[in-house]
Amino acid sequence: MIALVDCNNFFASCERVFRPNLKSQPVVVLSNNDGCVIARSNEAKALGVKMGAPAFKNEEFFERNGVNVFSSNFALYGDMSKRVMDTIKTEVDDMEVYSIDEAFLVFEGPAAEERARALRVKVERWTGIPVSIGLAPTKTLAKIATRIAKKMPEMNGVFVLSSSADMERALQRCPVEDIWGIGRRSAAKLQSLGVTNALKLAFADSGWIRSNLSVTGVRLQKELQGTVCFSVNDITLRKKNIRTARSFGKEVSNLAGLRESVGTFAVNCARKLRKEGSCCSSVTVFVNTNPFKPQATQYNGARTIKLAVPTNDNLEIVDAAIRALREIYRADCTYKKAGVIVGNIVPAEQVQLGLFDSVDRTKRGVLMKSVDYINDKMGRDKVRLAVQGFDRKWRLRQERLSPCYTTRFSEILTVRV
DNA sequence: TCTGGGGTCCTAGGACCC
DNA sequence: TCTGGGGTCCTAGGACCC
Repeated sequence: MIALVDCNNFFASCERVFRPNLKSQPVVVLSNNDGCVIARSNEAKALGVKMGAPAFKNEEFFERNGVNVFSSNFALYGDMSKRVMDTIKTEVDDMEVYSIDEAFLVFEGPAAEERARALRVKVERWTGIPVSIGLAPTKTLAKIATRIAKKMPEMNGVFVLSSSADMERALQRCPVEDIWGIGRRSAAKLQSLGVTNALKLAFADSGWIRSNLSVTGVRLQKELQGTVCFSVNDITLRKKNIRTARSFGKEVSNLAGLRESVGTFAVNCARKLRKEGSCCSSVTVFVNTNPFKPQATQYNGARTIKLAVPTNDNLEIVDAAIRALREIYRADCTYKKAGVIVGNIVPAEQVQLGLFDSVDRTKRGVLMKSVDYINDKMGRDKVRLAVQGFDRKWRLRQERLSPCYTTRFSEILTVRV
């Protein structure tokens, strides 16, 4: 059986672990810039708070209904995720960390349900995070089982999908748009054909599926029928792209401001590359104006620079990013968002050297190691390039940020007795 | 005033090779 | 009338996920 462990309302639950007084209170977590709602506790869902709801349109509603609002604190969520995954790892051999709040596991043998129930209790006791677990023969079915585990409180957070009668009932009750891998577009196509639930999709004409939803759709259909097409992959694959992008707290109109932010994003990408032991050979920069101001000039610029020798060096990646930025910058716009994407990633130990390369890569490697060492100890960007600047007018708005309880000594929890 | 960030996979079409 | 057959690689765009 394949089990899917899914943390309940993950970001909201993380905030609650260190604020037990918020248990059974409505909690929401906002995106960067305190923009829109990205996580809701059950109580907040019950109040009708929608996923993606803009915060500024709901201030009054939050106030009136006693909703506890948090800015997103990814340092906290990342660390809590690691704790949850580490706890799961103590109980299983085959495990795929699928996202920040989900993991697929392989459960062999007859006692799968008991093991899942025990695991659920252990994760909550060790980390404070409540999880739901769904078990089924394939990943796609395990996703459906997990939904049921969450929806039906009498299941106590674990649901097993194995008998064909259960399977048929579950698929029939699963609307087609809720299937893992069916998005808005495919759902509309399927509905127009009368395929409204997962059971109908499982028995739909496979020729039609192939030509309208491509092989992805065919695999999905097989998975719904119980044939494994997506196996549990316990090795973490090297990332193919790494991106750092932000909407600005305040719009930026001049090149100098954009240079600071793009420079900082590029350094961030380089740091992530080094952490993965990777190098990139392309650097893409993009800038966007504010799409919510249709009366203002709209412009989305992007440019990719190819590098002769793959690198993870701050100086080289920033240099390429700034070059790309200069090419796409338009003085007649004000910008709301910018980002850097590094691609064509290769393992650092397999870099093909260039014939005309003038960079002393050994020396630069030592320099980056020192920069990382100092910044890990003293704080992000303590040692930085001049182009990154110091005033950061473009920085995020985070007015309701919780402490980094688990990753910063100065913000560790204080308990009064 | 105010609307997130970071990924993956698939396909069609163009360009090119022998 | 009629103009081969079999490949690879790259890119942009679409769709989807959390």
